[in-house]
Amino acid sequence: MNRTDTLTDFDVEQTLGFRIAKTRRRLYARFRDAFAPYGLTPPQFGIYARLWKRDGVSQKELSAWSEMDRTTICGVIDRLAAAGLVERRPHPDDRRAYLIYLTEQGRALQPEIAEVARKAQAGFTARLTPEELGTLNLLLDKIRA
Amino acid sequence: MNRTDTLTDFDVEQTLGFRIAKTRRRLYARFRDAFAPYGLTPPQFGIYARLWKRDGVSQKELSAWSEMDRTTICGVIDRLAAAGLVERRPHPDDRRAYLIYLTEQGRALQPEIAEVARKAQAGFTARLTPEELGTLNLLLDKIRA
DNA sequence: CGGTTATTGACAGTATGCTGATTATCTGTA
DNA sequence: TACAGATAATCAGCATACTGTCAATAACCG
Repeated sequence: MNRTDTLTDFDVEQTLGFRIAKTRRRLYARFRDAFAPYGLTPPQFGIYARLWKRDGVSQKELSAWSEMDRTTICGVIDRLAAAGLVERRPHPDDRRAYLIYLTEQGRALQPEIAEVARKAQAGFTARLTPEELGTLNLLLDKIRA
Repeated sequence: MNRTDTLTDFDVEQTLGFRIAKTRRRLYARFRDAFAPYGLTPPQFGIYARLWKRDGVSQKELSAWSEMDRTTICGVIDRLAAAGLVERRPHPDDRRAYLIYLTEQGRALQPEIAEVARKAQAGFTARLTPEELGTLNLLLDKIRA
C-alpha cells in the first residue's frame, strides 16, 4: 500500500500554488527573523511601512489596500499601537471610524527598519539577476491585474 | 500631519515581498473557496495531495517536504484524519512515530479533488500565457534553489 | 423627519504557523 | 548493559487570517 499508483497523475509539486506557498513561506521566515529584534512581524511591518507613505487612514482603507480582512487589521493595529509605533485618533467626520497615525517613535524608527527590509529583500533575491527580478515582479503584477 | 514627507523613500508596494504576499493571499482565497464544499483548507489540500504520490510517510517527512513546522503538520493531520481522508498507523520500526496513509475514502475522492484544483489554478493563471506561466514557475524555483 | 439599510470597528470561534517545553522512545557509547 | 543525548510527536501560548455576529453610527429614502 506504499505506492498509490492507481491515482490520477496530479503532481502538486508542479503547481503554481505549491511554488507560491513555499516561496512565501521562505520570504516570511526571512523577514520574521530580520524584524524579530524589533518585535515586529511581517504583517505588522507591511501595515507600518504603508503608513510611511501617508498616514491618517482608516482601518477600512488599510484593509482594502492590504487585502487583509478587517478583523485581521484590527488585531495588527492593536499590536502596532501596543508597541508604540502607531496610534488611533478619532475620525473627524465619522464617529464610527478611527484614523491611524504614526507616533513620533514610529516615525523615528523608520530609516532603521527600512534598511533592515532592504537588506532582507536583497538577501532573498540574491540568486536572481536584476533583469530576472524585474520579470518576476512584472509577472506577479500581471497575474493579479 | 497627513503627509509623512520627511521619511526616506521606501515604497513597500514596489517590493517583492509585497507582491508575493498579495499573490499568495489571492491564490489562497481562490483555493479556499474551491475546496470549501469538501471542508478542506489549502494547507490540508497540500498535504493530502502530497500523499497521492506516495503515502506511508511520517509527519517529520511531511514537515520537511512542505517546510511547515512539525507542530503545524500535527494539527493538519489531526483534521485530515477527523475528516476521514487519512489515518495514522504505527511506524513498524519506531514506536515514537506514525506513518500517514490515505484511507479508502481519501483515495476515492482524489480524482474529484484533483479536478477542482486544476480548475482553480487554471482560473488563477488565466491572465498569463503558457510561456509566461512557465517563466514564472522557473523564476520561483530559481529564487528558492 | 423617521425608519430601513449599509458601514465601521470589535469580539467569538476556528485554522494555520511559529517557539518552546514535555513525553516517550531510540541511539551511541562507556 | 546503563545512561546521556538525540529525536518524533504532542501540547501550551501567541500572532495571523478567516467567517459570522454585534453595537454604534452613517447614509439613504419615502
